[in-house]
Amino acid sequence: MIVSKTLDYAVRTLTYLGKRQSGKTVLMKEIAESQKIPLSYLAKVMRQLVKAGIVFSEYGPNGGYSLKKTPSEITLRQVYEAVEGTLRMVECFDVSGISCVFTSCCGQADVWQEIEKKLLDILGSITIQDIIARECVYPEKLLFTNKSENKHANS
Amino acid sequence: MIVSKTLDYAVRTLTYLGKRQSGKTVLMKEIAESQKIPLSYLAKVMRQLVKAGIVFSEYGPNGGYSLKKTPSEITLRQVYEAVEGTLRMVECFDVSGISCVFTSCCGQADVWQEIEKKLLDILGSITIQDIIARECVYPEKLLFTNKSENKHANS
DNA sequence: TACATCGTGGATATATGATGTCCAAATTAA
DNA sequence: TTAATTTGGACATCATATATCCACGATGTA
Repeated sequence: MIVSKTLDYAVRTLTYLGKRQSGKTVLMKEIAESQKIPLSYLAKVMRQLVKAGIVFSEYGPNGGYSLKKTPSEITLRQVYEAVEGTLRMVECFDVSGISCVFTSCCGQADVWQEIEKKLLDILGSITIQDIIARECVYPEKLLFTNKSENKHANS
Repeated sequence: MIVSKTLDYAVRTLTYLGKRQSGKTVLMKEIAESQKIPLSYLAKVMRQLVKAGIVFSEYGPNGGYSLKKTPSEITLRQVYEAVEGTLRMVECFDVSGISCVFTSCCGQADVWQEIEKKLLDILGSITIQDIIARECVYPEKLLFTNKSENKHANS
């Protein structure tokens, strides 16, 4: 039940793009360097965000990425689903349907499904704008005074 | 953000013990067979539940396990923490303290911490008794009519 | 057209943690 | 003492998250 590095990368990227909201595209390289994300891995994450319709991408010189929606229209739930797929706390709710010996008489199933629903509602109620609003005003300045490694998210 | 097999095993074991609540201990072997849990793995899970003070164990002949609390006193949060440790959605809140380049100016940290708190509250509000109450009355009968494999929880 | 720029897609490696196994030691009843 | 049972730890295995690489596709510019 933890936030993967991938999700952390996605959220930070969207936050970064959100603050740049000037219509111009941003290079993947710039995102990777500013957010300390391995470039070749970020490429994969960006593809997922593009496919999910959250960011816009453009090929060639002057290409790059920009948000396709406003920061307040992008919820954590959308971001989660873009990079991790549908949130499913237990396997017995997956597309294959009932798949457990105990499902026909399982007291856990409903309980986890309700928790899952509540969690989805929470994730759906928080937007990238909310996160931007919580960031401090002079990120660059503070960033340069902190020399520690990037160990933000869990694996 | 999924329920591990270990957690599933723990919950099902506690549910099973809860329904047997007659003061008598239950053999690990019986739990393992009835719940389709690998015996040698269950041994590990039981140790964690004992250590957490949720179940009582007794050595030797006529030994086995029984609940140390009533089913309504055991919350999912307690069970989660017994087998998975403290729930922590992002690493930057762990005992090592601030450990991320962005922490000093991170908009995500507070957000995830709030979500974590809400999730803990939800887990703390659900008890083993709630799960027992949702199980059907004749589990054995239904169990034998279902020949599929046990694929209940995620990995 | 030719070329440089930059994202796309897929194959593949690596690391980490969850899951599972095994065996000897500790404890207790009879 | 002997058998039954849990305990503890070392070890093996497997799945998945994370990361890397390279050739290809698309686009702007000359």
